[in-house]
Amino acid sequence: MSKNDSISMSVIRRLPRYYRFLTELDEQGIDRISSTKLAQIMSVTASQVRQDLNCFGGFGQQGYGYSVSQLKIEIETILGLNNSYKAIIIGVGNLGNALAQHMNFGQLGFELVGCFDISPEKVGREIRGLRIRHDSELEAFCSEKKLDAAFLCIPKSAVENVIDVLYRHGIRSYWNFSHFDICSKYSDAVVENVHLSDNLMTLCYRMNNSLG
Amino acid sequence: MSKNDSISMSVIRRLPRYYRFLTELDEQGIDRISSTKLAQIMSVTASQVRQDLNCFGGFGQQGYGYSVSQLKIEIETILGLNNSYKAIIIGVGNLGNALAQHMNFGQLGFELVGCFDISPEKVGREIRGLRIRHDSELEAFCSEKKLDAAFLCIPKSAVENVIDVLYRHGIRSYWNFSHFDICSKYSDAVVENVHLSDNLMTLCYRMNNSLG
DNA sequence: TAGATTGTTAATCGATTAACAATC
DNA sequence: TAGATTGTTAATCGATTAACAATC
Repeated sequence: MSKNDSISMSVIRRLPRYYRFLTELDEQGIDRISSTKLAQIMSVTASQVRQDLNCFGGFGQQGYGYSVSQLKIEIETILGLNNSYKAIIIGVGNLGNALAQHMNFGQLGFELVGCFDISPEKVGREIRGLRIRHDSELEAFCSEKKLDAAFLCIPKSAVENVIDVLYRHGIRSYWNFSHFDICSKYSDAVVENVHLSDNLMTLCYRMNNSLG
Repeated sequence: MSKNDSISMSVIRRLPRYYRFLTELDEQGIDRISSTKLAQIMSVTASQVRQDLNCFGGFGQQGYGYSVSQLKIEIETILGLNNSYKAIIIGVGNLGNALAQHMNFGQLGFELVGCFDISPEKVGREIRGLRIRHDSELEAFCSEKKLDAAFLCIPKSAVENVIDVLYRHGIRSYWNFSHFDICSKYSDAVVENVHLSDNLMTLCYRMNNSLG
């Protein structure tokens, strides 16, 4: 039973943020940092920093603090950013295209190996050096490559048919920008939802209720 | 002291999800629903549904449940989706462009009234019926229109200068896609961060640590 | 050694769930 | 009226914070 059994999602979702701040400190040439100082920069408590890090191991040294470069690498390893999970984008409309162009998949544990769309105008065009394939090629592509994840940038109504194919080919991990509830259908799927309209509604609520 | 004083962020962030499911039920022509049934559909507990809704008022009726259409409207009002907060997009690269094309701002409490970019190729082009303006016009535009919010789709390094201008012109609400920490600089700003790379890292972590 | 700072346990706080009396 | 289901209080659970002994 290793130490990182059953880390809470609260902790997990904070890891990328630690990673970002440590990367920054590292780039600034800073060697060591205390939990107090790091907490200050990140606007959290020192207790939380120490508790969070200790879920994964004792990376610090009493009386000294943490080595920035070392801690950065530790978190990189914990997150698994050294992986190259084979991923495809389904739907290269505005959003799918933006992700393809914008994200540094290589630094985030992924490798983009395919793009799919149903629009005949898009099929055949290139994006990030990948030829856009028609959805009808999806099944064959899945059989050929051993894919790990799919990034879904299609409307909700189109998701079910697509994930049925993907799931059948063993894909269990999804980055989902639609409102289709993947987990309800496939309970063992690993799903990260990005609900942009939910975010905007939340902003709207908070604007209404912020004093001033 | 109204009932909706100091609702926790946990509750607030769940509101858009209620809204989505209620909209769906409403479109299916379903009139009434019990907390138990709604909870089932949404994969949460009935207790949570009742607790959440009761933060804002007693919308249900004992022995009957909730009126779908009425509850939907209540949440719409709570979220403030009837607003038309004037918003601008800063940066119409792939991401900013995707948001401009993709989001139904009108249904989310906002009205898109301007788009800005520094790239001379982009300036002058149209997007959603709006002429893309150069960043140098930003100051004048802010003075002229009474803006409420800004959607930041520019690199981290460009954010500080831009928000300094926006903040000076009274804009306090930001939808932030960069890693610039707005709240650290302007503590009274209302900020919704969308950190796509953080989401992907989290997915990566969960893939590493999911059994199978 | 003395000072600093961790790792870790204990205390607190907040959020979720359970239970049930009120009531439609 | 009897059955259903809410609104709400109380119990539980989990996450955050505080405290401090261990130790570099």
